[in-house]
Amino acid sequence: MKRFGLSSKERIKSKNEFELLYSSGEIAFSSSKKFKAVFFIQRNSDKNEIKAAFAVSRKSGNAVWRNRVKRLFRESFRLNKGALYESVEFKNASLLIAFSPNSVNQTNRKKIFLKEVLPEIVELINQIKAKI
RNA sequence: GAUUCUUGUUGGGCAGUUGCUAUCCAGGGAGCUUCUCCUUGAAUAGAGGAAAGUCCGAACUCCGCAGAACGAAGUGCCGGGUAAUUCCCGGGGUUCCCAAUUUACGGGGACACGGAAAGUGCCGCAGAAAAAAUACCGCCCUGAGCUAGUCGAGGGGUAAGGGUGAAAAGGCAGGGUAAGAGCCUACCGCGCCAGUGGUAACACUGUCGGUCCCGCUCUAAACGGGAUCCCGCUACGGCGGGACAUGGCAAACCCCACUUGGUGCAAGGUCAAGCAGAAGGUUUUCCGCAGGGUUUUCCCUCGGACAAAGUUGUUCGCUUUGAAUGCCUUCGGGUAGACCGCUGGAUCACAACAGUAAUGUUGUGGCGAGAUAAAUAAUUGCCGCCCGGUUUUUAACCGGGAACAAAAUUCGGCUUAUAGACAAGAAUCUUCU
RNA sequence: GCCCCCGUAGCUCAGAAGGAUAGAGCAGCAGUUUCCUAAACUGUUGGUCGGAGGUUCGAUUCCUCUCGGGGGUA
Repeated sequence: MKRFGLSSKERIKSKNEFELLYSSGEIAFSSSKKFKAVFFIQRNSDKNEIKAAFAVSRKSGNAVWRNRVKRLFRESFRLNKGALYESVEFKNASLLIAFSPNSVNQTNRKKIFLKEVLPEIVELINQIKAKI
C-alpha cells in the first residue's frame, strides 16, 4: 500500500457503512469549530482497515465550492493518515471516519486554501487517535 | 481620441513534486487456466461558454397498437432554413425614438402580429349616457300662466359647443337650417371587388358601398339578377343616383386553421445475491340439425351471445380470458452489487462552391472526459495581466488580486450569470487637417 | 438525473374566472377593569401580495422570465 496514496478501497462507498457510522458513531470538533468529524471504532477486528468519507451539505455552497472543500479534506487526510494506521494495527481495530465542514460555508469563506484546512484536520486525526 | 451600446472571438502560459479516474502495455501472484481477479510500474488522455435554469424541440427506450368521434393541451402576419421547434434568417404591417421639420426621404429599436360583421361576457369611480344613446348644462321652436319680464310650467327638435372619462359613436372645410346633424358636396379615412407588381404577407391604381329576396357547388353590405324605398332631373316615355350600419378587451370564454398516444437512462436489458408471505374481492356461463373423439346427460376445436380484465381523459371499437400455479386491490418481506445502455456523432477544423442570409453541398484532415457517496486535484517556482506602496518617476523591489460557474444518456436552440483581453459596427462629445 | 407543487402583516392562513380602503385569528401597542398581574372587553399599528418585464384604461389575480422553499420518483 502506498504511503501517501488514497485508493478507492480506503473510501466509504456503501449505504450500509454510512448508516452504521451516522447511527452509532461519535462526533469530534476542531478547536475553532470550523470542521467536524464523525467516526466509528470497531474493536477486535482482523481487517485493520481505515475508511474515510468527505461529506459537504448542499446548503453550504454551490458545486464548485463543495468540490473544492472535499478535495482539500481528501488531500489533508491523505498526507496524515500514517499515524492512524500505526494505532489501528497496534490495537487490532477498524475505523470509519466522515469529515464535514461545521461553521464554514461559501458566504463567510468564499476562497478556502489548504493551509487553513490542513492543521485542523491534523488536530481532528489526533483526537481520534487518542480514543482508539 | 474618450464614453456608452450591440455583435462576435477568447475565458492565462511553462516546468517540477505528490495523488485520483479511464484506456492500453509490461512484471508478479491467485483461481474453476484459450479466461477472470488482485497487485506494482510505465505511457497517453482527463469540465464549460454557459457544463446552470430545465423553458422548448428531437434522437433513443419501453408500454402499447395509435382505428373513429368528442374532449383536453399547444401554436398563430408571410416566405425560407432545419431531424424538429415557442428557434434562426429574410420580407411585410403596426408603433416608438433620432435627425430634419410642412410632409416626404433616411437611420435605429420594439411587437404572443389569425378572427370583435358567429355568439356569450366584462368595461369600477366619474359622467346625462359605456354600446339598440329615455339629452345634465347649453342651443332652437312652441308656449299654460301671471307679478307682463333679459319671466317661463309643460311639449317638441338638436350629438355643433361645455364638462366627465382610458374610451363618447369617422375627421376637416364649405353649403344648409329655427337651431343643428353625412342632412348635402369636395378632400381624407373605412371596407368589398377588380387590375398591376410580388411565391406570399402586402403595396399602388380604379370602381363600388340605401333596404329586402334569389343566385353563383361554400361564403356576400359591396359580384350577377329581381323587387322596393328615398332623392334629383324630365321633352312625362323615362333617365341618373344612394354615408359607410356595429368602441375596447380574445395573455376573458370562444370561433377558425394547424399540431399532439403515453413514458422518460432512477427509460430499458443481462447476471449475481437475498427473502415470507398474508388479507380481501371477483368469476364455477349460455346457445349451435358446425366439425372431431367416442366411454354419447362427457371432452376438445370453431362460431355467436354474455361477463370480467386491459386499452393511462370519455364513449364506441379492438385484444385477451372464462376455472387455472388465474386476475385485481391492500398490507408486509428482501436487495440496492456488477455489466450493457455509455459515448464516432443531425461530429469537429479548414477550404471551395450555391444562397441577400439562416443554411446547404463537396473535398481534405482529426478523434477530443465517461465518473456513480460520483475522477479531472494539491502545492512550489518562473513569465504575462491588474491594483496599492517605496525608491535612483522610462524601471526595480515588496504586498495583494484575477469573474460566473463544474459533465451525469446524447444532441439542436432559448433564457439567465459573467473579471479581464481582442476585433468589427453604431451613437454622442472633444481635438486636428 | 427526471417530474410536480408553493411564495400575501412578526407567525398561521383566507381572498378571486382583473375594478383598488387586500381580510381573519394569534402576536404587538394604547386604554377600561384591579391594590398589582393574568384573563376579559374596547380601540389601534403593521403589507410596494418573493423579484423583473409584458397584456390591459387598470394586475395580488392573466402571460413570460427569474429568485427562494418543499414534495414525489428504482
